[in-house]
Amino acid sequence: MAIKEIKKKCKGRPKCFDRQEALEKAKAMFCLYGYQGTSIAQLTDVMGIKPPSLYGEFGDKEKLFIEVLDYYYAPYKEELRRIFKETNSTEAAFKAIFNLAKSFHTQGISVGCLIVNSSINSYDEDTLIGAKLKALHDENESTLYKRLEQGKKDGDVASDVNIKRISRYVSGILAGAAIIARGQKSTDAVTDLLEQGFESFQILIKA
Amino acid sequence: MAIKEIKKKCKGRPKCFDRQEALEKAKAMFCLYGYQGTSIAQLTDVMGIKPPSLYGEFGDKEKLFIEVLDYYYAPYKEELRRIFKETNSTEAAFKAIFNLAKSFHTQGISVGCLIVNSSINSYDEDTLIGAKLKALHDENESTLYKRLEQGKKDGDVASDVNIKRISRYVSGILAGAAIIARGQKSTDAVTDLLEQGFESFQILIKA
DNA sequence: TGACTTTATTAGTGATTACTATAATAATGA
DNA sequence: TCATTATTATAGTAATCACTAATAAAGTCA
Repeated sequence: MAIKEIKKKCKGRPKCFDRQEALEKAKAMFCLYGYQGTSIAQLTDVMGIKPPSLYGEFGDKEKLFIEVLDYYYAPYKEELRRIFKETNSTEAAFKAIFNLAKSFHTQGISVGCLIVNSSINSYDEDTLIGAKLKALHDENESTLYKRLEQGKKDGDVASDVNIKRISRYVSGILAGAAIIARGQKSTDAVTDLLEQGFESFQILIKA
Repeated sequence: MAIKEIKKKCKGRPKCFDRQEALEKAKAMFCLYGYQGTSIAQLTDVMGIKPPSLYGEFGDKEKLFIEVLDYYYAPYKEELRRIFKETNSTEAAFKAIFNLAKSFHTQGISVGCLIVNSSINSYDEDTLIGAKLKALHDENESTLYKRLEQGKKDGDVASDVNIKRISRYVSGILAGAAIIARGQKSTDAVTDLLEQGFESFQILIKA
């Protein structure tokens, strides 16, 4: 609020669009059609702004996409934090995580996961987008790993369990769920994968 | 040979390119850059033919891609057949399948799986490509299912196991492995996922 | 009011897209 | 040799791509 009032004091013509709303629209388009598959014309149409406004605000298509990636990941990250705070066992935490991944399919039209989708096309780490995607993936896997580490301390993950391997395993299943959600329209296929995944997770952390 | 000699008897200027070699080149390009990311100009360059030859032989870009998808899937399908013939237990068969999926990463440059990659972008079943992708996915999952069905008859899969669920589970892990292979350059990440996947598979078919 | 600053709009840029009309080329068959 | 047929290469098409120069509009401040 205070920021908005400061912004109002600025000179020059005021903006006709809301930055976050614009990001939200862009996110929806990129989720549906991907980075390559979404044109600037489509974006400006949906965002309700003209190309010069888009370029003035976000730089170029690539920079906009990177902003959208962060904007997309933020709520998921927040949800992970909430899960870790509100659960009191490794099993319960990961049950919630596997459950959260069901949303890859059930959020209206099935778009899977923007980060997984994008990693198919922009897999080159040398590009800005590729580096960002790798960073987000690594952050996610690292979050899983740390929770498993905590589980070892707490004693609900067996001491001889290879938690690096388990975190990669969970990360892989979540990615698979995103793919299935996107490619196959069946809710059951995603649910089966995730529930079976959690079931084996339960076994694996006890061995 | 006989066909080639019949072809030689045809009137008109003979072709300057080999159809299968052209498909091989096209496959490599689509694997690297995807359907949208590969232009006709790139294709004709690599295939060593001019646009009119490409269109004359394959129809258009979409039809070429669908041919490439079949061409891509064929050896994998053949390999599955070989695995089923040369193994004498469900466990051994799926061990070989999980092992086969390691090739998503190790085939020189890491391209993952063309079918998985494509299902991200052409996920609409109403399109020719979307329908083909769904058909290939379904065929693959069905193949896994049938082998598990056989396992129940043979007795090395417990009778109360939900084999539909297991086939979806395996299918999802394989898709995840393809994603990780494509997105992350680490061989270990793919290996860990697949070996942990097989390990839990062993447990699941016995319960 | 009028200078200043910022954003919006109009109308484009050259490059690239998938695809093709035309015509030259190279084989066969009479 | 000459018509026929199939494939080739040349040289394009209109449409779309990401992006922008020039200008109009809308605010603040003196």
